[in-house]
Amino acid sequence: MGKMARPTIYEVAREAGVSRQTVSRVINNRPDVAPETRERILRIISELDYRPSAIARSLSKQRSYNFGLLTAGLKYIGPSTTLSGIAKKAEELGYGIYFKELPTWNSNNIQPILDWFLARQVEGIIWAVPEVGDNHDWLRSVADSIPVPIIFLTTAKRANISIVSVDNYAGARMATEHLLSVGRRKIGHISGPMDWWESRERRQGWQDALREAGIESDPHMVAEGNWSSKSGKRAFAQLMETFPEMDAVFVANDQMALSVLQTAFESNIDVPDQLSVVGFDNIPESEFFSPPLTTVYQNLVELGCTAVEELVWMIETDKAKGDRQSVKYSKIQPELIIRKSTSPKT
Amino acid sequence: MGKMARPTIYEVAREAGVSRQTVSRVINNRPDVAPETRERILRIISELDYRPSAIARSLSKQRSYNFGLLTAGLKYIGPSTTLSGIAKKAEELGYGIYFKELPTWNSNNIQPILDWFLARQVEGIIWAVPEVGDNHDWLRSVADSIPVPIIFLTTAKRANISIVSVDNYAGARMATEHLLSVGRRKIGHISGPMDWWESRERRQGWQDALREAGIESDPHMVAEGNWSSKSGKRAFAQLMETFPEMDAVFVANDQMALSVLQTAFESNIDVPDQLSVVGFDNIPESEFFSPPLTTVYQNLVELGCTAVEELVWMIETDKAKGDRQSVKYSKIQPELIIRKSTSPKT
DNA sequence: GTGAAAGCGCTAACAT
DNA sequence: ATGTTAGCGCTTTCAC
Repeated sequence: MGKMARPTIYEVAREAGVSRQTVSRVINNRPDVAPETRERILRIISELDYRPSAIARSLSKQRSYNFGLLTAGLKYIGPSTTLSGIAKKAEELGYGIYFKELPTWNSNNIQPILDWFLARQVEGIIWAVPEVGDNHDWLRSVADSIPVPIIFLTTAKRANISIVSVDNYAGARMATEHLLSVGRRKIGHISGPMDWWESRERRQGWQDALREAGIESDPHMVAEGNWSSKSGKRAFAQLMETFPEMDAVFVANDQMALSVLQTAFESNIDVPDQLSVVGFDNIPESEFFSPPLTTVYQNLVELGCTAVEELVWMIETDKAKGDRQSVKYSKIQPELIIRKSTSPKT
Repeated sequence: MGKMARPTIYEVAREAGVSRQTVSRVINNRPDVAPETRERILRIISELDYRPSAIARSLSKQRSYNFGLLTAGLKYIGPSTTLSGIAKKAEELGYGIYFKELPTWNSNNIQPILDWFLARQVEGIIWAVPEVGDNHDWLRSVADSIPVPIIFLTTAKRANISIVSVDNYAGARMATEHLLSVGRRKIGHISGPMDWWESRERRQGWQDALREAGIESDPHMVAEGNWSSKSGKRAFAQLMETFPEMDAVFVANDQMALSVLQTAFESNIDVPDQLSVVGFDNIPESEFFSPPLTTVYQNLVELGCTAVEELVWMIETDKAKGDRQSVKYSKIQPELIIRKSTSPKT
């Protein structure tokens, strides 16, 4: 097809023999246009294949109806599931998304990204990068110079910062309490990397659940992995050395739990009788592990949806009240899925 | 922080005692500005925390440096890995991404999405939705009325349409030929849903590889799954009924292959000796299945990168040559990863 | 109900 | 080396 310059509101007006404002009224569904005029203009619009320029409109209205989204680790299923929720809710609420991915979790070169979004006049920002190491430290110095609302996902609570996270602590407690409830007492833990906030939360949940049951946890009951199946194998081997009497283990994600099941099988350790196992995430395959894995499900689509809802709420609120910076904080509750990898102690 | 109106080029100019044009020259790094003037303006820019409006610039330059990206099925690891490649390359090439997700594979309500992107003056579109059923049929009627370059991912070849896909056919042949090369002759196939183009390509690759080895394939040697582990279990059960002499199976993805390994184990079928298994995708867990899974790796990050490269090439070419619609077609070659689930026939 | 004028923040083209 | 003018495509305000 030929690509002559796309028609503007002016072409439509000329063709219809009216002024541009009249066309503007039609495309904005304003009431004060004569029915026949509107009719005619609409016909011409479709004939000309005219599409109002969102850019010109943004400039003129000083409103972009876009927000910026920064993710990281899209190769993992968690971030992308979250993304799916974000996309869905943004669509519903009529916002567009400028999308960027951080090449590494731990990037401290934040300013260019912020500037990029802000130059494009986004009305808010979703920072969907999990807190790892000190990768959120820039917040302290920069946060309140950002002229639009910003919401962080999967981040430790901070004053005056809007955050949405899954309640990892509660999830870990549920997992551990379930193990306790089936009579297990020697409960080990394979954690994620300890520079991850989520890992620390999960370990704390495990530890507190034990303590409330009158069991003191101890470093030799924990081994650290890095989320990968490979690291899970290593961590489990270590745990069998340092904590041989273990009769259950709470593993911080399903991929590492898979290795535990695998290794247990190879070592003739019976799961769930000799060793009960709980994972975290509920990846689709976990139902087909052998045995099917008891695990903690985190609704990441909901996490994404909530993030957008709250961001949009902040945007609207700020627009309405003028100057105020509104803040939101919420947690998504996870859910325990009981399958065959846990059983009562006999 | 107070959110007074963000400064414009005009404020900077006034503050610096120059015209807006001079400021414009500075922010665009034009040479013809006196060093001290530039110096002063830069200082004021940073003092005022001034950020040029990309919207105003787009309007004025008639260039947005953005493209539209439509995905589907982000909950699966494939699409999101592709996305990661797209984000990376777009960043490199200086383009922004407007992001949308289709709620279902099979959506025929395409026009609003196209319109949405085009209204925002995107300079190109990436249609990263796999071809399922007739969900690409709209192409025939609409394609050449789209005023910007558009590239399709994972789509059957069509005249005059730009496409990037993984070579599923070649991948399936590699898998099957590997099975043949280790002496297997009774090679079954668990396919994906047959309304998926990728499924058909993979089945065809299997079939042709067999035929070239002098083996005629037959419907009772195939069972259809829907990519999920659950469906894989069902399909495998069916295959054991209809094709009991089977000594190998090529499974169209790893998740279904997991079920095959699982079921084989429960049924005391030895993998790889009695039954060799090849999957497709190389999901991270596949290395930890029992036994570790031989599979076909598709480099989806590369798929995404290539898509962006070619789109940008089309954009630049069209801009340069004026009217012409340039077209690109390419395939990403997959790679066979040999692990323990396949072995020579004894 | 419709139109004229001004302006959103920036750049291109032409002065000086 | 710097300024002036006009214009990108639309909306807002105020007339008529």
